[in-house]
Amino acid sequence: MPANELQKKRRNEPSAVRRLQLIMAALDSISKRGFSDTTLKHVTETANLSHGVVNYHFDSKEALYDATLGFLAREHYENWLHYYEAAEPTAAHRLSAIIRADFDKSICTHKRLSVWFAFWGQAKYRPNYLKIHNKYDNERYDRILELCRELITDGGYDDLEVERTARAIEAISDGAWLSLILYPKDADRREFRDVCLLSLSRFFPKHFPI
Amino acid sequence: MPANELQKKRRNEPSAVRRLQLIMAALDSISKRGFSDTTLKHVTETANLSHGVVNYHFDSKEALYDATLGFLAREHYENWLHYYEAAEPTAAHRLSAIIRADFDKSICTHKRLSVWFAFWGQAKYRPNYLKIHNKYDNERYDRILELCRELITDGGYDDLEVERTARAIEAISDGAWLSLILYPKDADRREFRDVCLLSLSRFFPKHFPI
Amino acid sequence: MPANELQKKRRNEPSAVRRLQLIMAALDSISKRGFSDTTLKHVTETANLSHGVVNYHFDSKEALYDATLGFLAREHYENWLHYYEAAEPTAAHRLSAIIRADFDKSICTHKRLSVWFAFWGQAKYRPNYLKIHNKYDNERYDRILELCRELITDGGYDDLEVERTARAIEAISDGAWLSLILYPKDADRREFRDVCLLSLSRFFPKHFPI
Amino acid sequence: MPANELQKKRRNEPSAVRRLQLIMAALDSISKRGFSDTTLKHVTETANLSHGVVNYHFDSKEALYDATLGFLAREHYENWLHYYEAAEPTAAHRLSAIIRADFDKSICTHKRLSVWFAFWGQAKYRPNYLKIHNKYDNERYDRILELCRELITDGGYDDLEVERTARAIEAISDGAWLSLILYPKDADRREFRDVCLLSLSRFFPKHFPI
DNA sequence: AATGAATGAGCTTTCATTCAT
DNA sequence: TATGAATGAAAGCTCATTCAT
Repeated sequence: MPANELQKKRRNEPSAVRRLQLIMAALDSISKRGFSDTTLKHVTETANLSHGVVNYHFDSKEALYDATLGFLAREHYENWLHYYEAAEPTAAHRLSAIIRADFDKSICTHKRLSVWFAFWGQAKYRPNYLKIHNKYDNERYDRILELCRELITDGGYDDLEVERTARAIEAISDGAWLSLILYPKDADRREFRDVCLLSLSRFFPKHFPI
Repeated sequence: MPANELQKKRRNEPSAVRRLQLIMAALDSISKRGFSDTTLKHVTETANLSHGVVNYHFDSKEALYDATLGFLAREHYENWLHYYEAAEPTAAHRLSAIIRADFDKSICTHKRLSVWFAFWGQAKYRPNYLKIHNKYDNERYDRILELCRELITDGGYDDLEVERTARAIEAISDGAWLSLILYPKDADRREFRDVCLLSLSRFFPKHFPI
Repeated sequence: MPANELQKKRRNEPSAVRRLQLIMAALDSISKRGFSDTTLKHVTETANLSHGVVNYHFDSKEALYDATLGFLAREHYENWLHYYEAAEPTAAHRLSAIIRADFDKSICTHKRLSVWFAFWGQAKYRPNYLKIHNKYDNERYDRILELCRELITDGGYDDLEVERTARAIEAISDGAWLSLILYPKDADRREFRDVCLLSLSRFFPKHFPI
Repeated sequence: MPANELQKKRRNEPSAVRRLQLIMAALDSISKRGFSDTTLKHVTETANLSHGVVNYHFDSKEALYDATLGFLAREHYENWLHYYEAAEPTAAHRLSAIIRADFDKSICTHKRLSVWFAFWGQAKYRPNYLKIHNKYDNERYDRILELCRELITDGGYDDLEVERTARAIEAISDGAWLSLILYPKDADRREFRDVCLLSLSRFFPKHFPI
C-alpha cells in the first residue's frame, strides 16, 4: 500500500482506534524514557502522528496518562480473570492461577513493569491514578481473600489470620515485580513466579505440596 | 530572631550543613509533589534559601536528587544495621530484626515511602539511582541470604531452596511497603510488619512459633 | 489592518519566511547591541513574534547565529559576483569591480559592518563561524589571486610576487572596513573605496592610471 | 618557598600588582574563550585568586575589561614608539619601523590578536572601548600621516593624496592582522609583515626599492 | 585585603496547549 | 478530523555582584 493510501486510511479511522494508538505510543515512550521525560512530541512521533493530535483526542496530557493507566489496569484485570476462569475450580488452583497470571509472558514484560512502577511512583500525588488502579485491583484482593478463607477453613490452618495471609500473598507478588525492576540482571520472570509459588506452599502446605 | 540576624546566621554556614538542608528540603518537596512536579524553586522555598544556592552547592538538579537518594539509602542502611546489631545474636532474631527495621517509626513514614517509590519509579531510566540504591541494598540481601542459609541448615527445612527463600522474604517486605503506599487508608505500619513476620513464621515454623 | 487580521496572517506562514524574518531581526539586534548583549527576547521582540518561535524554527540560539552569518556571507558573495559579472571582461575592470563591490550601498552599511566585526571578534572561538565565512570567502580570494596573476603577466610587473600582492589587496579592503567601524565619524564609504582603488593603482600603475 | 609563604606574600602585595595580575588573567581567558564566554570565575581561577577579588579591585567587570584594553593599547603604543625611536631618523625608515612594529614577536601573538578582535567586535556598542583605543591609536595615525607627507614631498609623488595614502597604509596593516586571525593556518607573522612592506614599496618606490 | 557563600535578575530552552487552515 | 506553526509560562542554570567574616 503506497504511503498516501496509508495516509488516507488513517484519516478515516474512528476515534477509538486513534485513541488506542496514542495509548500504545504513550506506553512505549513511558517505558523507554520514564514518566517525567516523556513528552507529547515523543508520543506522537512514536505513533507516527502529528503533534496536535493528542489534544484533539484527549483533554490533556493528564487525560492521556489516565487512559494509559486504565488500559494497563484493565489488561491486567482481564489477564488474571482469564487465568482464574481457566483453572480447575478448586481454591488452590484458582489462587495459584491468580499468582501465575502476573508472570504471564504478555503481562510481565519489561515495558509494562516499568510503566507500572512509573505510575506507582506517582500514585501518592495523583489521586486519579490511585483510583484507576484500585478500581480494578480491589477485586483481585477480594478474590485472594476469599480463596485464602476457603483454604484456611478447608486445611484447618488454625493459626492463620485470613486478612494477614491475603495481604502477605499480595505483597509477595507485588514485591516480586519490584525485584524484577530493581535487579533486572539476575531476575527472571519464571524464577520469581516460582518464588511466589514457593511462598504459597509455605502458607498452605497441605494444598501445595512440594 | 529578627530577619537580619537570621541573615547573618545563614551566611558562611559550612557547605555540608547547607547541602543537608537542601537534601531535607528536596525530600520534603518530592514527598509532597512527587518527582516530576518538584522544581528547584519549591526546594529553595522550602529551605528558605535563594534560588541560586542549589547550583552553588550541587552541580545540577540531578546531583541534588542523587544526594537525596543517597541520604535515604544510607539512612535505611544504618537503620537495619542498628536493629541487626542490637538483636540477640541468633539467626532468627537477626532476620526478624532486619525485617522489623523496615517498619521503624523513623523510616517507615509516609514521606519517606513516597520518596522511595518516586525513585523506584524512575530507577529504570536513571542508572545512577539504581547504582546508589544497590550500593546499600545489596548488603541487606546478602545478609538475609546468609541468615536463611543458617536457619535452613539449623532447622532441617530440606525442601527450602536458599536463594528462593531469601528472594521471597525480600519481596514480601518490599511488597508490604508498596501496599502501604497504594492503600494508605487501611494500611498500617505495624500491621504490615506483622504480615511480614507471619510470613517468616511460615517459612521457618520451628524458629518462629506462633 | 486590525490586530487579529495580522494575527491571522502570521499563522501558518511557510517556515522559510519565518526563518528569514528571524535572521533579519537577529541582524538588527546584533548590529545595535552587539553579540554578547543580544538575547532571544530582543530578537523576537524586534520580529514581533513570540518567545518560543526561535527554538521552533532553529535548534538553538547558536543555530540562529550560524544562519545569520550564513545569510550575510551569502549576500556578500552574491554582491561581488554580480559586480564581477557586470564588469567589462578585462582583469583590471574585474579586480576593480570586486573591490568596489565591498563598498556598495546595500552591503557597506553601518549595520552590516558592525555585525561582520561582531562575528570576526568571535571567529577564533567558534570554528563554525570561520567555516561558514571561509566557505564563501575563499572563492573571492582565489579570484583576486587569479586576476593579480593575469595583471602581473600582462603588465610585466616582474618585481611583484603574486600571492603577496593578492594578500595585500585583500588586506586593504578588509582594513578599510575596520577603519569604517573604528572611525565612524570621519570615515565615509566612498572615501574608503577610493583608498582601495588608489592602492590598486599603485600596484598596477599601467592598468590603473590616475 | 612553601605554599603558605607564597600565600602570605600575595596577601601583602600592593593593589597595582593585583590589578595587573587580573588584567593578565583576563587577557588569557578572553584569548582562549572569547569575550562573551569569559566569566569572572575563569579570570580569577586563571589568576589563582578568590572569586570575590575582582569586584574588590575593579568597580565592575566592565571596568576590568576597560583596563585590559587599556593595557593592550598602551603596550601597542609603547612598542611602535620604541621601534620608531630606534629607527634611523629618516621618514622612510621611520614609516617602515611603525609598520614592522606591529609584527613584533611580543605584540603579534595569537593571544593578543584574538583579544584585539574581540574588542573591535564590540567597539561599536561600547563607546568606552573606542575611546580607549583611539586615545592611543590616533597618535599613530597622525605620525603615519606626517611621514607620508614628508615622503610625498621628498619623492615628488605628485599623484598621491596624503590622507588617502596614510589611510591605505593603516588599512593594510589592520587588514593584515585580520587575515592572521581569519586564516590562522596559512598565515604567518613575518609573511604578512612583508606583505605590508611590499605595499609601502608600491606607494613610495623611490624610498623602498625592492 | 581577601575570601567564598549567598543572592537574584535574567538567560536559553522546553513543552502542553491553542488555533487557523 | 488532522495538521503543525505559534504561544507563553515556567523550568534549570549562569554569573556579576554583594557582604559577613
